[in-house]
Amino acid sequence: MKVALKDRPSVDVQAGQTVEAALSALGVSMSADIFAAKVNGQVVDLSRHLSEDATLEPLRFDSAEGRDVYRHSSTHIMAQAVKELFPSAQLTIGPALEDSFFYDFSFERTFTPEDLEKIEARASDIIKRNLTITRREFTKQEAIDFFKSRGEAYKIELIQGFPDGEPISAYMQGDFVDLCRGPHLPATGYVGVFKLLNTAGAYWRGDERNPMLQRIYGTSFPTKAELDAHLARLEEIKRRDHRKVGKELDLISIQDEIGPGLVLWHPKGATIRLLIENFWREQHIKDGYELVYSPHVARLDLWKTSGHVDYYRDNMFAAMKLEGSEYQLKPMNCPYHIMIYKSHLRSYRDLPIRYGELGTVYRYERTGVLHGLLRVRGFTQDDAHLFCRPDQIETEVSRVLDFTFFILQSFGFAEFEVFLSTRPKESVGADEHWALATSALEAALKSRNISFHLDPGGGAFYGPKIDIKIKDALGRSWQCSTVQVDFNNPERFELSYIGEDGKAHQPIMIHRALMGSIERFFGILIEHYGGAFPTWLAPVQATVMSITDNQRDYVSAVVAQLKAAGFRAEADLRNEKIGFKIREAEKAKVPFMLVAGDREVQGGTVSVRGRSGSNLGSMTVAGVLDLLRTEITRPQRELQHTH
RNA sequence: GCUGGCGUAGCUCAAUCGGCAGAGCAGCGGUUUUGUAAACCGCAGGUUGGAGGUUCGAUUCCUCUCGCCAGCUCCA
Repeated sequence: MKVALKDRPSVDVQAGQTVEAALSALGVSMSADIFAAKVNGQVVDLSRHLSEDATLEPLRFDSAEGRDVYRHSSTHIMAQAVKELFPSAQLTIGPALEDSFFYDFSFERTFTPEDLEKIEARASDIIKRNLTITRREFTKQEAIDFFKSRGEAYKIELIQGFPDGEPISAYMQGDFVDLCRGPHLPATGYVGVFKLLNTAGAYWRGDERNPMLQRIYGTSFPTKAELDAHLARLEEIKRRDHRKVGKELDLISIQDEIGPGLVLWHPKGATIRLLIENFWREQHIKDGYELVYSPHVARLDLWKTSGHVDYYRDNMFAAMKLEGSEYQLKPMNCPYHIMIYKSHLRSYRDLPIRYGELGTVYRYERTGVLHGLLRVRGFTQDDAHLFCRPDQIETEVSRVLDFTFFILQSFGFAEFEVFLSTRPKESVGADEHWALATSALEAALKSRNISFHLDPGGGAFYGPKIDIKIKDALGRSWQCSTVQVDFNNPERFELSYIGEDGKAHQPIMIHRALMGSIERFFGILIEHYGGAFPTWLAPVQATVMSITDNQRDYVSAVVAQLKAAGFRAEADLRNEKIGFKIREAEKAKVPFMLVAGDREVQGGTVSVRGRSGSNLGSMTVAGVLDLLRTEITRPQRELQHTH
């Protein structure tokens, strides 16, 4: 039997050897940092016996697959600790997550913080015991009998859902056994440091009709330093939380008296929003969009025609009755844009038509899902609807992609993940429509050399879509942008244009949002920058501060000059020490602090201090204006289409 | 909506077993005229989220309700 490492010559070993032995034979030194392997692309235990030629790849904590094995064994250790301490707890499922893991238990009472301490201590003890982890295979009936004897009802339910005739595996360490596909670490001692994070309720199999289980989250790392780095990152996420920063910087508030999920934009938040919106409008007009406005309510009939009453009612505010007819607060903008399209006869020469609107919509979201600015009940979409001929889809989508990346990059996002979602089970429309639209989306992605993931069946019920996720400064992904092809609404509203042949044809609609919702995007921006907005977005770009009352007139004059040049500047003339004024400006994340004492008045300069302490020396007001002008043009904010 | 936790001054947080609601910051008044992240003194600030109950007495215990937080489900 031949085994080999990737891209390396193969070596002969005896059939039936373990993966571990094969790796040793290949000259891999089997230290404790190697704890699993990939065999012909499949992740397996080191103790797995090889029966055919194989390409091997040792797995360590440095790969996503390796971490997955490591965390999976960690959650088994946690489950063992729970079972040892609370034998009546029932096992359910416990997967690894990206940098943590959880296990769901069914237990007669809730776990207390004291319980968690005990569980954590017991888990560390299990790690110390260094129990060998072994795999065992059962037939389906054996597995059912086995878990029945251990009283694990949820496991039996899981097994009963598995296909007949295939072996079912379980992993054991000491007295603990869990139904599990694996693979796992060779022994519990391979886990370095182990920490429980928090608990939460979770439905059995994620279905809210099922009983609520108790989920315990934890994480594990090879070393304490790595755990500490991870915990520091969690702290940083907390520090940047937009709800906290939004309050500290006096940007927004959400108040009981007004209602959950309804946002008040305070002057500083509103300043940033205005800058975002102005930029958005300017760029849309440049890129061939026409901007429109639409009302916040419409007759319910409109929403019946659009299908929202049938497909979206759960997310809509209740309709209101007025003069005998019903009106609906808008959950989306599309029907209005459609009605603008329909307001007169269209020629094929008019297409594509691009209507854009910063349209405020209201959606009923269940109380439990509301979350700061990221999930609200009233929000403004940066919406647009493109009406085009079938042969224009690809070009239009390509243009939208260019435009989207350009807008997102302008706000400082550099990394993206793109998903192409295809026809879901429940959907409307002819197959050839779906095929045409899907291939147009794919062609557009390929024409821009954009690598993407396929999300089969993830499309909207009316058409396929491209979703773009942005990565923020902390490496978290957020979905904002979406581009969706729609042939359902043109049909529902009987849209048409007159073609070259003089006959009526149906246009295709493309829905797209770039930031998604201004509220949500703003929340993400706050966290991305930790409140320290780039100069072009900062609500106050410079604070000019006096050392004593002597410089009052001078400072006021400098502020006036900055304002006249179009910058957002404020004076701090208070009777306070300069250290105090600097501290306040730092806390407010003002990009530039301009200090003027008698020396600066003499020389007609200001002493320039950058945010977070950098000393930029003395400058004339003209010098400061140059500096600010340079600052606000970064990053480059001009779009160039690549075709 | 569901499970669990939490609501005390504008903000961040105290208050032993049910026994007179308190501190720092912010605010206001004064003193200080100050050189790169917090000067000093004083004053004021509360129906303890709301309603009901138990009790001589409730921030504290109970019921209901509103909201927030961690998740689940859902999603821009």
